[in-house]
Parts: sequence; C-alpha cells; structure tokens
Amino acid sequence: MNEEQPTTTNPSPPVPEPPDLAARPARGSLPGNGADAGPKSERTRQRILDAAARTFRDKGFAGTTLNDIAVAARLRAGSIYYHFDSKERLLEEVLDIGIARVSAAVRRAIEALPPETSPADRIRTGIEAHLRSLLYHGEYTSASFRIFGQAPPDVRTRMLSRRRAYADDWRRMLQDARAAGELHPDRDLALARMFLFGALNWSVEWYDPEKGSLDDFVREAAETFLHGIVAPPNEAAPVA
Amino acid sequence: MNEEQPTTTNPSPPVPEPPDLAARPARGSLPGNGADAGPKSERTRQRILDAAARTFRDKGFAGTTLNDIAVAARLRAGSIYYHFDSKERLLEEVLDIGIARVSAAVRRAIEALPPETSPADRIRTGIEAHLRSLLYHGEYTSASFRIFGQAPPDVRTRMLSRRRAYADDWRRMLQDARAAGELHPDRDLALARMFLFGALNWSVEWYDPEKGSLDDFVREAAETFLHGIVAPPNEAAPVA
DNA sequence: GCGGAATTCTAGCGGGTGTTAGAATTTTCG
DNA sequence: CGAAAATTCTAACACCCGCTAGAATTCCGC
Repeated sequence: MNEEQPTTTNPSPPVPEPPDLAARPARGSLPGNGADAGPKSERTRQRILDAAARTFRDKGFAGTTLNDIAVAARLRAGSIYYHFDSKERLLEEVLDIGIARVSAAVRRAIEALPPETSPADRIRTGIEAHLRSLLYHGEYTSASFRIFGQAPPDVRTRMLSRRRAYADDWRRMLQDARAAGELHPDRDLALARMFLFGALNWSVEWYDPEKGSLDDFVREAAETFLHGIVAPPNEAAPVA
Repeated sequence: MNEEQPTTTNPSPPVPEPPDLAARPARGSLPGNGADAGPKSERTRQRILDAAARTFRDKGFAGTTLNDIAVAARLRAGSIYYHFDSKERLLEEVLDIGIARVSAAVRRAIEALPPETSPADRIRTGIEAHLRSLLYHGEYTSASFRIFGQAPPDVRTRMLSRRRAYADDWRRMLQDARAAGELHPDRDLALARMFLFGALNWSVEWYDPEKGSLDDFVREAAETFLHGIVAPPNEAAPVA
C-alpha cells in the first residue's frame, strides 16, 4: 500500500558532485578539535543531501519520509539527526544549494562572455545556462524549483531572499536590453520574466534528454522566448 | 509545531460556483423517487470538493489532512467517506474537474470566434481563456495544475489521458497556424507548447489581481508568447 | 592495538494519519 | 406523526510519522 520502494536506486551510483560550488557555510565549530568535522562525516552528509534532493523532488516534501531518505542514503532514519537538525533544515539546505547552483551557473556563463556582447545575447546565454543547470545533473536545481511551493511557510520566507537575488539578476539583464533598445517597447518586463521562469522550470517535468541534444534544446528555447513563434512580417511576405 | 490552523477560512464564505460548468456527470433526475441520492447529499458533496480543492492547492496532497478538508467543509473527517471512497479518489475528482474546466473554457472561447478568425488569433484567444480560467475563481483549475506533480503514480497515470486530450487541442491549433504560414518555420512546436504551458500555469504562483487588470494581463501574456520580447528589426529602426 | 572521540544504531515516545463499524441524528415523504 | 432511508458523528484500530536518549559500534591519532 506504500509508495513503491525505491529499489531502482539500489545500485547506488557514486554520485559525482563538485563540492566546490556553493554547498554550505559549514557549522561554526565542532566538538572535537579545532576546525570542522572529519572527511568521513562530510561524505555521508553529502550522501544524505543527495538522497534528500532526489526524494524530495520525486515525492514532494510532505510526501517524503525520513526513512525514504535514509534508505536511499544507506543508513537508518535516526542517524540523519547526527548531521541535520530536522527534516525542515534538510529541505532548506537542499533548496539553498539548488538556487545557488543555478544562480552561479548563469552568472558564470555571462561573465565568461566578451564584454562587447549585446544585452540580448546575454539573455540568450543566461537562458541556456539556466536550462543546462536545471536539466543536466540537476538533482538539487530541479528539486529546488519543484519543491519550493510545498515548503513550510517559514522555510519559504527564509528562502525568498535568495530567490529575489536571482530574480534581480534577470531583472537587470532585461532592463539593460531595453535600455539598449533591443526589446519591444510595449513588453511588460516583469511579466516576461515570470513567464520565462515558468517556461524554463517547467521543462524539468517533460524534457526527455533522449529525444534530441541538449544543445539544440537550449538554443531553441532561448530563440522561442526572444522572438516568439509568429513569423516576422517582412521575411515571410516579400510582397510589397 | 503544526502548520498554522486555517482559522482564516473561518468566516466560511458562501463559495460561489457556477455548477453548470463541467462538474461531473451529475444525476439526471430528482430526489426521492428517481434513481439515486437526494439533493442534500449533492450540496455537501460539493462543499467537500470545494474545500478539498482549496486545501490541496494550498498545502499539497500529502500535506493535506482529511481533517483539514473536513474543517473547511464544516463536518467531521469520517463523514467524508460517505461521499468519497478515499483521499486519493477525492484528489482525482478535483484534478479531473480542474482540467475539464480549463479545457472547456478554452474550447468554448475558440468556438465563439467568427469562422474567418486567423489561426494565430485563435491561439491568442486560447491563451487568454486558459489564463482566465486559471486565475479567476480558479479553485479547481489552479489546484489541478499545482498538485498534479504530487499525485500518487496511479492517479497521475489515470489523469494523463485527460491531459493529453487538452494538449492535443493545442497541438492542433499550433499546427493550423503553421499550415497557414503564420508561424516562424524554424520553431519547434512541441517545445513551444510546453513552454506555453509552463509559462501560463506558473502564473498561479505569482499573479496578483490587485496589481493591474486581468484583461491587460492576459492580452500582454498572449502577445509575449506570440511575438517574444525582442523588438522587430524594421519598426524600431526606420533609419536606412 | 589502545583509548577516546566520532558516527551509527536500537528502541521507543507521543502524536497524528487514513480508514472503518456502528450508533445517533437528520431528512424525506406517505 | 411516524417509519424508513439518508446522512453525520463517535470512537477506535492499526499504522507510520518526526524525533530523541542512550547503548553499540566504528574510526583514527597515538
């Protein structure tokens, strides 16, 4: 009667994770000696986080049991509490990492552009980076966007500043493009931005990597957002 | 420690609901004599459904307790089982009604158009109808799209055919527009359709009716999707 | 390989879950 | 009114939840 056991997660792949990104501020200090915990603890901590991200994404927050996570992380439910204070905090950290990664990926991609790149091309690059971060090894990033609406109120409000910061990046990019005269003057940029977020993040639910290259996908996505679907009036009808 | 009590739902507004829409097969006949139950049952059944739709939308499926629903519907949790077989079936009916209403609203709006309306204008009308149905007294419609990802697997698969039918309507509209030469030939229509769904349904999460008229909003939304945000090359730069 | 710290496990508490049986109540209508 | 049917409530069952204390085990520098 339970949800099916996640036996598919059994083979336990080694979960490659670049730990450099924006993992966590760590705890101030630990029991034993000076700095923070040993490396053993850190590794299981990561295992728990990975399991939590996957399970939260698949079953939702309230739908996920600490035992679900424990099974996927190959330990007992009680042991989780050695590494995390509560289920809520575990969620919080997953969400945090998710947003941080997308945000960092987009920022990095844009800063790597040559300085003379036009604002519209920056937007294009931003869209592609966001999608890549979401769809390619996106345990946390996809969880972060899928689960956010289900988070307990206090977690959500605490997470909101992070989100706002990322949203501000986009607000700025759009305004720059408008200032450069590259955007249609009638467009409502706030609406366009939310439209974009909705469209991009929804792709986690349906994108199938086996049905075409990711490169083509992100390119086409950016094009669709920038130019819409309607044929340009001049090209299509050369008749005066 | 619990989620906050829904005391805000206390005043119990009379819940205006146009019962004509696409609620459910209904019973053909009247109380006592005819076939099945009386009208009293029908009214509380509706009250439960309304309460369930609102609560599911706000707290998610697993996060919603039968007692939450019962309180909002002004009865006891056990009594729900006189009207519904299980929590799952209750969810299923809510989702069903939600999809049926959006689908019906869009279809009706498009059929009301004059026959000579261009395919692109049909799309525009469809977008506006979808958004209206979602945002204006959309207990069920918004719940349907927000909760779908959290539904238990079997409910989800059973619901999938309904969704596919609605998706087909859109697929057809887009293909018609392309056949009429109104769409950019390079666009990937499947991607565009999913983009559209993501963008539209995400609006439940952020749209604030007090920050501008719904009419303006739906119009601008359709425009953004059809033409994108980039300025057209000829209009903006009249300089040779 | 010893000893103490770090990590995990066991076992359970208190509470809330969906669900059900049967009693109590309300509605319906001759 | 009164009886039968329809509807709601009460009380409980069986189970699982997040979480904790303390014992058991593993790790690791000496």
